[in-house]
Amino acid sequence: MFSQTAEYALRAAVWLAENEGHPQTTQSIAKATRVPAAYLSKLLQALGRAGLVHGSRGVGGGFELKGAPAAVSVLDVVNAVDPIRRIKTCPLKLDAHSVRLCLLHKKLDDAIATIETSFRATSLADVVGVNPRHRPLCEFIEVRSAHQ
Amino acid sequence: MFSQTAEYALRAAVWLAENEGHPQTTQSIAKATRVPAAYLSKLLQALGRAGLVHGSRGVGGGFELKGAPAAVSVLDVVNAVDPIRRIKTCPLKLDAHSVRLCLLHKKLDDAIATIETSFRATSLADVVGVNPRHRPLCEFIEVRSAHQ
DNA sequence: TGAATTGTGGATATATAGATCTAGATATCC
DNA sequence: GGATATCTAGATCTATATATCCACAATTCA
Repeated sequence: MFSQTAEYALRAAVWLAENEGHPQTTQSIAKATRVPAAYLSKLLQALGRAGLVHGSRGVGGGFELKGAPAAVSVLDVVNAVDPIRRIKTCPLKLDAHSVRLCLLHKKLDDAIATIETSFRATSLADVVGVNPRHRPLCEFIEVRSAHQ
Repeated sequence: MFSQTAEYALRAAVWLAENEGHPQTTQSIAKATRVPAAYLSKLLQALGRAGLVHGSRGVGGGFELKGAPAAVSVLDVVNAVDPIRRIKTCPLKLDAHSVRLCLLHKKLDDAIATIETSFRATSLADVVGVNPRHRPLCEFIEVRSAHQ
């Protein structure tokens, strides 16, 4: 349903939201989110080009969210790496459906629109949540806490 | 969002619904739905294994819907060729989330569930519709009518 | 029975998504 | 300035989705 790429990008974005104010290296994000590091690197670059994160080099560097977790939506993240495409024109290129989609593609597009709306309304702050038990990637948060 | 495969299978299923009672050959379906014939053949086989259509050989043969268009759902068709997979367990295999998904994956699964519900509630009869202008694949229907 | 039609199933080819590797640029620290 | 850390960008590899091809089985019709 959703691509592996979108899933990876969301995990990374959520991790950055959970660690707001502390730059996270590609390696550390990869470890925490269990995303292949080399691939994650590409995804972070894409998030950077989309203006969602900022990467800084050198010791102490890493990636940070550019905006507050509440200001970054799930849709922003997904669209940065694997855009949700609405059905705007007839996939069969039928002239008769050039103005208005047929019922089939209307239904399909409605479904996509629902997802789009839901993702637009959900921010990273929403999914980070308050209860540690239901926090994304929480196993790692607990491990990290134990070391502090 | 939805795979090319699912789109193709839906077009074929809708075409069969529109031509209920008259077996359609792979070639004719391919032409009407603009799906590559050889690939369509595989999809029709998959629909057959799922019990949605039945193929008969020889002159006058072809594929027919097994049930009434109102009895076949969009979900049936999609699941036959490219199943919608709900998120049931933590994609990161975190023990902490083995019982209950984190908020991120809960949100994603909710979105998938919405699609699943919508597709389950929509039958082929629903998308075939009554107004020829919004009928799927209608260009071909009109051409065919013109020849009759 | 033989020729034509049509689906079936397996092997194979191509395109795209997913993943890796390497050289280089920029930053920090000493 | 040198050593180390980190991101950047392009090339390349691999896995999966999409698409094709072919031999054969089943059916119809003459």
